[in-house]
Amino acid sequence: MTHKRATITSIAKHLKLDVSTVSRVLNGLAKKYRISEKTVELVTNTAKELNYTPNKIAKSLRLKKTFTIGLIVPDISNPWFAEIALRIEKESRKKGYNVFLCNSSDDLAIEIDSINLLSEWKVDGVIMVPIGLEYNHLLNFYNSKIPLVLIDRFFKNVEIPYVSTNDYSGAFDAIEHLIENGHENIACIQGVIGTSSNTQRVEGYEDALKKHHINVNKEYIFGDNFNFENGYLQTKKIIKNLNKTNITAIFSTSNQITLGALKAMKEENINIPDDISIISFDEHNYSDLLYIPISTVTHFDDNLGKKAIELLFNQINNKTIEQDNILLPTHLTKRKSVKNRLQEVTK
Amino acid sequence: MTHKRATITSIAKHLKLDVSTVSRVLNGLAKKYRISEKTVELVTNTAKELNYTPNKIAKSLRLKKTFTIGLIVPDISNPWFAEIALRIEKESRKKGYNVFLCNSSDDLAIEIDSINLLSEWKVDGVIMVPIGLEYNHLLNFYNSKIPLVLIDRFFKNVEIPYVSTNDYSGAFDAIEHLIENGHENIACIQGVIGTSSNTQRVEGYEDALKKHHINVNKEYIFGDNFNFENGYLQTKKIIKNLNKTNITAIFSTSNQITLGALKAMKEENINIPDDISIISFDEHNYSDLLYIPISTVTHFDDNLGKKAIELLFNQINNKTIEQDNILLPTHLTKRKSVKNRLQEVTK
DNA sequence: GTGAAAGCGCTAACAG
DNA sequence: CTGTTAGCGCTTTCAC
Repeated sequence: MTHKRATITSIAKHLKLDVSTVSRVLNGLAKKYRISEKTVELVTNTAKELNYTPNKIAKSLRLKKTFTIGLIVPDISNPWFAEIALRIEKESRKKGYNVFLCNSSDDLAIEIDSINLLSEWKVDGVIMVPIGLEYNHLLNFYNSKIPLVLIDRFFKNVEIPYVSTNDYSGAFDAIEHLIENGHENIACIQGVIGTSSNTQRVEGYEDALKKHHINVNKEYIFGDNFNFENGYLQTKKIIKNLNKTNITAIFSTSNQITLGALKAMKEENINIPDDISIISFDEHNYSDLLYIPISTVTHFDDNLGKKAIELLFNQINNKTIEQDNILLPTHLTKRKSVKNRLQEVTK
Repeated sequence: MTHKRATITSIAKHLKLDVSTVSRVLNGLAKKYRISEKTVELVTNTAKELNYTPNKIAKSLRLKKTFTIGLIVPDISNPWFAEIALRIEKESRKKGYNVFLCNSSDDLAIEIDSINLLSEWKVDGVIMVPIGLEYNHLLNFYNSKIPLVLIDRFFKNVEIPYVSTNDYSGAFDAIEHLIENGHENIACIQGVIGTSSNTQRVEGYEDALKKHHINVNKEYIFGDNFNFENGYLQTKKIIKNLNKTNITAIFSTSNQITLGALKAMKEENINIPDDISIISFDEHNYSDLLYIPISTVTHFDDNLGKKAIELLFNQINNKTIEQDNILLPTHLTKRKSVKNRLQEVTK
């Protein structure tokens, strides 16, 4: 076992050839430079023998191109983001790119840190789910001519391309569905305040109420996180004050919130949908298999990843960008977690 | 906006200083080299002004150390692997390392490709969930002195450090629990054949049966994948032949299989646990919230990630490795998906 | 057909 | 306290 790793230079020396020749052969440029069959064979063989591995670091430095992209997500363990990551990785690989993974943990400091890190690694582009509270660092980054695409969350009126879901209309439809079923006192358990997904969803919630001349009560908007914990805690709170508020339905802005809510309701013996109805953002393969099949706002994650990669590579390859902001549609999947209160009246 | 990105050299030229001085200041070595306050300030300020970003590519090349690690998983969208990825990323970040993410898609060719890629990127180490069918490429890699740790799946009698779950005893306990509740005709829906997790789980299943003098019927072992689809399809098959086989319980080797199985049973109006009991590997925050709360074999993913990082950095820093193979314990969480058939007899 | 040489941006040993 | 210099491994222009 040779201890020093083989390089283009060591191969060249070994064969008493020049590095450039070896480089050419190993890069498949033998034809172009009309390098003799013999040399080609010699080089390829010794490369194999010496277990030669090209050094991408050196190559990147020389070419000023790394063939890597950065991916920043708030929480890779969230299935929704993991799904996005999967698409990004697969598509990147197809194009010969590798991906740096960063987890911002919904922490702005870490997000900023990650952006800097990726700058330092000279990635050819970045796809990210921003935390969404602050965008100056992102704008700086984008303005320094590094291709950037936001995914899932974005900033209104800020010149950074994004691909996201039409959270607003998804929420709007969900609330309208609730209203059509006779609900008026509708709670909303929201996610991280200030993120576009949350803002859009809450706006959709409010506007649907307004459209139907239902008073928007700010005290019906609960919580501040997309996670399980928040869903659990806020639902407990809702249940506690049920006789004061007369809430009959919950609009949950995320799948994890919904799971937390289900846990709370189970513990408190609240019957869904008879006592409280619930409708949730995010569809999963178990949405149908929970103790009460959940009506959901479905959005399409596979397209998100693909579109994002498309936008990014358009930038990387300087193609003309026709539309650099994409909002994918949502779809309402009705199941059994919403009670029709109008029928009751008829009874 | 300066178009050329600032480098250490451009700053040096700009200030009529030497690159080494600038380098020292920017690396916080000013004290050590007793560089004058004035120069330090000058350098830091212009660096900020010119929006200087250190070039990690160049640094890596020079240092022959990249401060990156590679992570290879079969499917990042699988919550179990995503959780691992989360831990790895967080721990790496703490230590100042970045992570390259590769998704092998349970495809050996891609796994080999990924390993090569990571070699070319000169990562300082690799943590991976191997597909598990083939290990020669991994052994080669490990023998070329690049730190490597396997996680979740491993190879018996192969000299590569790993940290995994005690799949065998987890499965054994689950089956014994079934037997103690009067089940004898127990189906097993297995995952990817040949992977250590699958082999261990199936062995645990078989050995528990043997211990209780129950005949191991190979026809009771179904399927070949850890995913939802497989769970669904195999369960359909099981249901179809129920009157021939008299199967009363299913041992599911993964969470996704279980979800698929639940869907199939729901469609076929099979009552759990009265018609069929089920016990499943993998605990999730919704295990309790499914239409029937599922008894599970719980394992502890947070420790997995941490331990793996620990083993890896021991290698990277050449520390003595006390024990380079770790098998974490499992725990049986009993819920309502297993029927006690013995009580029935007493009735 | 092959080689020589410059240089990507950075660090560190050596020199003063 | 600061500068000089070599070199990490690679590509590519120019030369013959």
